[in-house]
Amino acid sequence: MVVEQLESPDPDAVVEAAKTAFRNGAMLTVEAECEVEYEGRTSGYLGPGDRILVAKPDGTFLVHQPTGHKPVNWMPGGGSVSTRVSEGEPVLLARRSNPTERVEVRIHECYGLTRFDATDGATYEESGTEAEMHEYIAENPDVLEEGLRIVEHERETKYGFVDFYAVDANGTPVVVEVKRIQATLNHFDQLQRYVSLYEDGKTPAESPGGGVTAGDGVRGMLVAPSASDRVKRALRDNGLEFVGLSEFGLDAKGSTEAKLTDF
Amino acid sequence: MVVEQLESPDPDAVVEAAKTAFRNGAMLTVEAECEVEYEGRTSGYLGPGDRILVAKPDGTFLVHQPTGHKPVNWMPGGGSVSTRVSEGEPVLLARRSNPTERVEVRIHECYGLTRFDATDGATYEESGTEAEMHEYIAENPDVLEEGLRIVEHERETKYGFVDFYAVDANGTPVVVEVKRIQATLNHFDQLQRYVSLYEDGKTPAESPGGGVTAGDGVRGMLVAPSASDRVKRALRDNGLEFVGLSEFGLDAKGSTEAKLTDF
DNA sequence: TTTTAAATTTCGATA
DNA sequence: TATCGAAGTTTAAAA
Repeated sequence: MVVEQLESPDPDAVVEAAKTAFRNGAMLTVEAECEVEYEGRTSGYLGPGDRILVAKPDGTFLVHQPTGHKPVNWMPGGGSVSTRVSEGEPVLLARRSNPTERVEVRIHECYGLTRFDATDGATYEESGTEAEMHEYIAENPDVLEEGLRIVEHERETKYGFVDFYAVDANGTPVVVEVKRIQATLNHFDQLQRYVSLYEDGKTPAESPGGGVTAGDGVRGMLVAPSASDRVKRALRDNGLEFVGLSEFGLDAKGSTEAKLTDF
Repeated sequence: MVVEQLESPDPDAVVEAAKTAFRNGAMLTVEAECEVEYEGRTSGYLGPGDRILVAKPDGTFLVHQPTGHKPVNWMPGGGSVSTRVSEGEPVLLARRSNPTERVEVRIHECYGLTRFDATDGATYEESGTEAEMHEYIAENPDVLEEGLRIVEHERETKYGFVDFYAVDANGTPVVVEVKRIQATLNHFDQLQRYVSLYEDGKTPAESPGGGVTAGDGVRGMLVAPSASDRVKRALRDNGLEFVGLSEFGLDAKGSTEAKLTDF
């Protein structure tokens, strides 16, 4: 039997079923009216209400309210979930260390419980990621600029990794930062930090602010499908460049399409 | 009846129950062997395996494998979920626009299904957030530095928001960036960006790199519980300062403790 | 609606 | 194990 369902189980039955699920490495789903407390990186409390609780064999624990993508409380995998009856009510406790934290759920009324002996060997295959954008640029540097030549991919520097270190048609070095999504101020920051490392023979300590602009012997290029005006201005003000690149690797991006029948 | 459970429902029963749940604004949970396809910001495919599916009345849709905190596929709230039988199998389709994307789940075998008429009026109360850290600093600026005076909180600048704009005992301006967690290079970037705006009478365009270091008439201070060596070096090299601050607002942080009985 | 930054971010790769 | 950066990030707040 892959699934065992209980309707309105009493506290002892809830704890018993939960223990069976944990012991057998099954997934546990509980529909219940409950109270939740979290103590760890921050602390919080959620008063009584109806939620779905999910416990996975890897220690993952989720508390889902009737709305919202994110669980209102949770515990990432790696920890452990335990259960017991306390003051006549079932309690689920999810714990982990590093960081030390805990989520405790006190169940006032359990409407339903499902134990699920799930088997899943499949892994998610994704297309259209930033890694694929990198591949596309590495193979087609001309889409950024005519005559651009990639010298190094993922070059490590003192302050972090540069996506691409390239040289333009005139032999001028170009530091390239690539983003799959609309560029943000933080992305501008990143490029600025990397560019600051490529001053001619100067260390950041010798060049207050670590700043370098076009003309100092190195160019900085932020590649993304779009950017807000503020980001574009920040780039311009600091002698950096924006290159819009929205379409890339279309073949790869569409490779997993049409595997399921369309509606 | 708050919960209705079906065990091994046939395709028509799955679709019927799902439609009832969507119509009544109930939460739907399905244990099933299924295949998943996503098309939107990227695209992806997940082969057959056992998963838990959750549909919420706000359009949220989640596909959970037996491990991991994050759903392998999902749709945030705001869209809609529909269902129908296709080629003899139940199919769940979650869609939204802006951005346009869709998750389609083809159910090969449904082990269990639960409809849950959930009512939850409670909201999560949290302590120990960065906002509270700001309050604590605003009320106790001396924990950063003796004689420091806060001039403005959340000051908007040309390139973003400065957490605190302050003045030290000597009257020198201090730009303060606050982080609740260990400081990262991106946090250093943020501070560097803000500090670059406070040069004496110079616009960033007039000061290549927008860089400013101690001595230029403005100080930059990154406040966090800790920072990696690389971050500390980046700060030092650029004339910026690190202030360790781990304990803050203990009273507030502990205010929600002990609401549930300890184990 | 767009922008901006936080998040109990999680997750994966790398040193 | 710590660090660093991506993510279909999501969420909330502000303009």
